[in-house]
Amino acid sequence: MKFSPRSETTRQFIIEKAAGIFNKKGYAGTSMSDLTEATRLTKGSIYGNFENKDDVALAVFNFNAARRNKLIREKLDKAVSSKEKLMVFINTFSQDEIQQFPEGGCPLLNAGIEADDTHEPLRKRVAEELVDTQQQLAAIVRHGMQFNEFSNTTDADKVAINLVALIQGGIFIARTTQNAFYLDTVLETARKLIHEIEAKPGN
Amino acid sequence: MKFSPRSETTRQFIIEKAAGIFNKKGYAGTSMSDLTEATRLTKGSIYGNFENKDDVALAVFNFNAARRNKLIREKLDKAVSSKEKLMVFINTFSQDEIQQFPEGGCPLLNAGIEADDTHEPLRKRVAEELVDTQQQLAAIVRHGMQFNEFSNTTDADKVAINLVALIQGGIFIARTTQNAFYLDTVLETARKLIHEIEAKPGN
DNA sequence: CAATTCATATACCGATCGGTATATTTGCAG
DNA sequence: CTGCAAATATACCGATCGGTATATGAATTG
Repeated sequence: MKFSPRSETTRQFIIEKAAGIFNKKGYAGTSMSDLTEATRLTKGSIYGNFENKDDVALAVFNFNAARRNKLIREKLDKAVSSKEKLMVFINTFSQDEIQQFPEGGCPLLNAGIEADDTHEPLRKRVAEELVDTQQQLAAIVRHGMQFNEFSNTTDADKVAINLVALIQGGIFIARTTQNAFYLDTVLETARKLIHEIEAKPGN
Repeated sequence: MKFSPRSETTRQFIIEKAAGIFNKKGYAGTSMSDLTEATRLTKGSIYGNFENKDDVALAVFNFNAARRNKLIREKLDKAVSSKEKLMVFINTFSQDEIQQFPEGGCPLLNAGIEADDTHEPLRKRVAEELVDTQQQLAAIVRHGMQFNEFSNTTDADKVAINLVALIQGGIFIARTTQNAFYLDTVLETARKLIHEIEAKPGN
């Protein structure tokens, strides 16, 4: 027999309270007691709305990823040109905006690193989000190539991969060293990378 | 009263057996029973050689980091020019060489991401290793600038930071997606980054 | 109001957690 | 071979783990 949550609103409430906890302490490091404390609910209530700990973890990751996607999408929608869109994407990770992420840093990075050897379903979900992000960026680059914003010799996928790697690597270093300078440096390089693929006038 | 291990060789034996386990399953995800299974020793023996779980985790990280450093240093020593040294560093993370890392991927990445919100002593140790790597690379760049291998307008620290971020980000994406192509792409970009700072002849 | 449904709280389960006091074994010195 | 020291094994601790059966309370319906 399959599981169905007693209350969708309570389920959502738990997810929101658990979002920062899982992102900070990780899957193995978070206990169901952590969640009862944070929600002021009891185990009975939580297990009435989730099948098990795995179910909570997946739901929380989906919530965190959706929040990240919404944040990015809203900013992208405001930008007009392809170059602007890429710049706006990069700025999403700058000091004054990354705070809108759930506590504990980028959920893709946190969940991916923990899950890659321990939690195959979560690993696959994170991989989906990573690939999706890369493809979104590549699509923006290709769109810019069509409209002669970017050089027609640009490898859109390669640029997108480099952007994602640079930023994730920068987040990792900045968080681990607790020094934002590393992230700033990397974001600046990412911006330069965009400048370099701009179509030169007169070509 | 302070702790001292009963047998330094047994302590080392435990560290070696635990190296891959901690790197794969993380600190919170690894239990002392995992270690008794892997070593075929008992808890009594392990706790005779380590103060507590934290002590094991720190020692294991130091072991993994030392192994990584030795691997890198040996390759760097064989290279002559500064450019060669940077290329050799990058190649350390290529498909056919990264397997010499402990199972589970880069220990700096794994330990750093888990520790940044949960384990301050470990976080600090990882930060030390990250900064050290960055500074080693920056020193190589500066050395190359002195000998006119690299343009004298190069920002050595910036180049080093970008290299580390690119590579760590690439490792993250490749491992989470289980697709080595992402790492290959990023390493190629890293190589191009080195080419671009080469001193142009006739300057 | 009573009956029923739905959701949360209580109380508990066996298993495993990190850790320790002590018994046993091993290896070496005399 | 004996005696001692060093190191490992045994047996156990209280606490916490993820999880569940059931009791209690709050709405909703007739």
